[in-house]
Formats: sequence, C-alpha cells, structure tokens
Amino acid sequence: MKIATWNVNSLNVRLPHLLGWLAEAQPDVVALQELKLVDEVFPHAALAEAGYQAVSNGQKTYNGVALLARAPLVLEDVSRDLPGFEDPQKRVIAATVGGLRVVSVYVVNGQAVGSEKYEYKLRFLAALRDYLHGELAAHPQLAVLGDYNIAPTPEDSHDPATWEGNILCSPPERAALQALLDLGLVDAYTQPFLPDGRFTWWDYRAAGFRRNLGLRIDHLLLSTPLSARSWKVDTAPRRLERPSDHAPVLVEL
DNA sequence: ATGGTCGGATGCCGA
Repeated sequence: MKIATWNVNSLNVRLPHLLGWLAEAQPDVVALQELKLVDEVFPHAALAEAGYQAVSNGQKTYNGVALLARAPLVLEDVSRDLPGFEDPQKRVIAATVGGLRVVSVYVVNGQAVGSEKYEYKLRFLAALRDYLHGELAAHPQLAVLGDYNIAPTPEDSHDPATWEGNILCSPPERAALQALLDLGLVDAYTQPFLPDGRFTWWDYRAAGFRRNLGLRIDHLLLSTPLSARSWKVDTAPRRLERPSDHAPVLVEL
C-alpha cells in the first residue's frame, strides 16, 4: 500500500496540482493539510472522478485536513479533532481504510519560541500524544501522517547554525515529537533508506526551493506492526507554477 | 495595496 502526506496550502488553488499528482503517483491513501476551505465546498466530485473518496475536517482561511482513499478502498469510522481538547482550529481527522487506521494531522506552527502560539503548539502536541495513545490501543496498525512543523534533528534543516533552538527546531518541540514515537511509533524516514533528498518544505521567500533551503517537517509515523519499504519526497509538484510550499512525501508499506 | 513570498481576507495576518 502506498500512503502519502501533503500540505497543499489551499486546496482551492492546488486542486489541479493534486489531481495531476494523484494520476501520476497513484497513492492508495493520502493525508492532506492546510485545505483553507470548509467541508461544504470540499471538491468531492473532482476527486471522485479521479477515483478517490475523501473525508474532510475543513476550516475557512486557516488549517483544515482531509484523507483520501483510492477505490476500491473505503474510509470508515471517521473521527475529527482531538477529543477533550477544546480547539476551534481544524487540525485532525482519522479514519480506517483497508484495516489500517490513518490520521491526518496539521500540527500548530508556533511562530516563535516562547510566544503564545508556541505554548499552544506544545499543548496541542501533548493532547495529540494522549489521543494517539488511545488510537494505538484500539488500532495496532496505525499511521499518523502530516505536517508536524518539527525538524527532528539538526540534519533535517539546511542550516543548523541558523535553525537550531528556534521555531521548528527547539528542544521542547523535538521532545514532544519523541514522546509520540515513544508511544510505539517509528518515523518511516529513519528506516534505513538512502533518499536523494530529505527536505519536505521550502520557504517561498528568498528563492528557498531553487537554493534547496529546506526542512524535513512532514512525517509519516508508523506503528510497529507496519514497516516501510520506501520513503521519498516527490519534488515534481514543488517545481510547478504556483506550488505549495510543501512537497508530498510517499511511503510504501 | 497590504515590504521583500504566498494565500486569503480586508485586521495585513499566518506560515
């Protein structure tokens, strides 16, 4: 099974890119983030025509997540948000597909270390940990796909001297990510592959993509019954006109 | 037009 995660940064703008990429890459399951649209206008018809069923947890302007499954796979037992964590922001959706429990998560960016948004990020990650603890108990085969807004190691940024200790690369953020792994999840990237490139996000500013000034902040975390046979960033959509600032990441189970 | 980029809304903010 081929699973993927992609922060599309506006599904309205990126729908043509998504449709082209689905036809090209043929993933079985896709987690999307930053839809920036509400469920009422989610493009179900266009995706159905492309062979994909979708469930969404949308929000206007900010956030919004979805899961796609390629027919004949079916998304079932859908749940939205983090139970017990009061939050108007739409950042989590989960479903079961072909015996696999899949979560699409858009972790808070956090803006700057020490800011109010940073505190919210750490609270969100703690609530996510509690939620995944329960998901894992109920569903041994669990894949948590998304934009975590955390670069796990210094090697996951293009310029550790600039990034270390700052937002996306601070020790408390990394500890929160490690706490998710400690539940019994493995970052598919850390399985022994030799990918050409590891970065999944490049800032729009300062020609970040052209200069490969990237970070690895999009992750596919797998429970131990699962194992990845491959891991790769597909940079093709990042090269198109009007791209998302993130590239899709694909893993074969 | 909103500084430097983009998306979305109109609060220039959030990423």
